[in-house]
Amino acid sequence: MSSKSNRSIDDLLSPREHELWRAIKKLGEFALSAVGNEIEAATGLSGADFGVLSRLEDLGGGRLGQKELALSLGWDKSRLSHHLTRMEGRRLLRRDPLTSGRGMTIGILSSGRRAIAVARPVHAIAVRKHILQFISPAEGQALLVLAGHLNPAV
Amino acid sequence: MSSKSNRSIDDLLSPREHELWRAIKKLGEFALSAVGNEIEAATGLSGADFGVLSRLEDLGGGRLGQKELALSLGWDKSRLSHHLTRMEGRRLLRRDPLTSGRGMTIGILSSGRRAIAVARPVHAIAVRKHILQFISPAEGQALLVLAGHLNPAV
DNA sequence: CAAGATTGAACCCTCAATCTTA
DNA sequence: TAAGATTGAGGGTTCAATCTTG
Repeated sequence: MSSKSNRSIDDLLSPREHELWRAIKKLGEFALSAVGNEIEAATGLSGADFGVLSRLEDLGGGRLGQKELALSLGWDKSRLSHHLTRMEGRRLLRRDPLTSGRGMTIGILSSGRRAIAVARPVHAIAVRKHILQFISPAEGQALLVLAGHLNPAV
Repeated sequence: MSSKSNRSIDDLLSPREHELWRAIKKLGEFALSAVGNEIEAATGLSGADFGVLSRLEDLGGGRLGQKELALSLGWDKSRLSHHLTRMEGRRLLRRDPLTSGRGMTIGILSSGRRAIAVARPVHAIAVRKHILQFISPAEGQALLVLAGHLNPAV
């Protein structure tokens, strides 16, 4: 055992591993908030609000079951319920009980339509500006493969 | 203009761009929480607690100025102050006023030493298991370059 | 009972205002 | 005044407990 180290050498990350881990944390923390902040400044929608409203439009044409919404966002039911309560209070959407069976259906309202229409191009431009412009096609492919390996369940 | 699209085609992300953006969000959100959850389950420390304590040890041998700590974490002073208050309450560290000049100095306490000692190998193993094992050397290099482009200021 | 959803408490983060001391 | 830090309010997230309906 080398006297240069005061730690168990097998347990810890190498400098290279540590550097990579920090790069990934930076990507996750900074890039996400940069895009979210641009959307919020332009429209008052948070990044999470944007995710909710865009799924309502893209997956359901403006209306979606709450369970499906939760699944497509990867959110747990409690988080979604709290978030919908806040968005409902801002008149971005409404909840209605499902006529047949249990459950709720979520419908986008006109102010939600307006907000998401403004937010979409802001979102696209911000994602390109903060992230995509730095990724080559090969690097993008690597990222897709990497993401595919993460958490089989989500 | 094509009749197939009901949106302004220049404003929105292509399917490929959208896929990439979702992969990056997944990487940022899932990978971080997976590692944090393992540390928390094993030691009671959150990922943020781990960052604070490991910097105290690695950068200051157990004691660091609050300003330096904030800088090295990339946190704003308010967030750090709130977090230190909680960690101080759990006897993981203590605050002392700087003898000369303004400011505070943060010192790790014995229970903080014990917790971080347990957490380090858990952290290293979790990072490898959830992330690093899926990244080839070339992909890692691409990630480092990408992270280097993000936010010149941090 | 089980699926779907809600609630409340505890914790975390951000912002703006404030406090303290050089 | 300015640097360093604290505080309180408000929104966001998680967990466990609960409600409601088939």
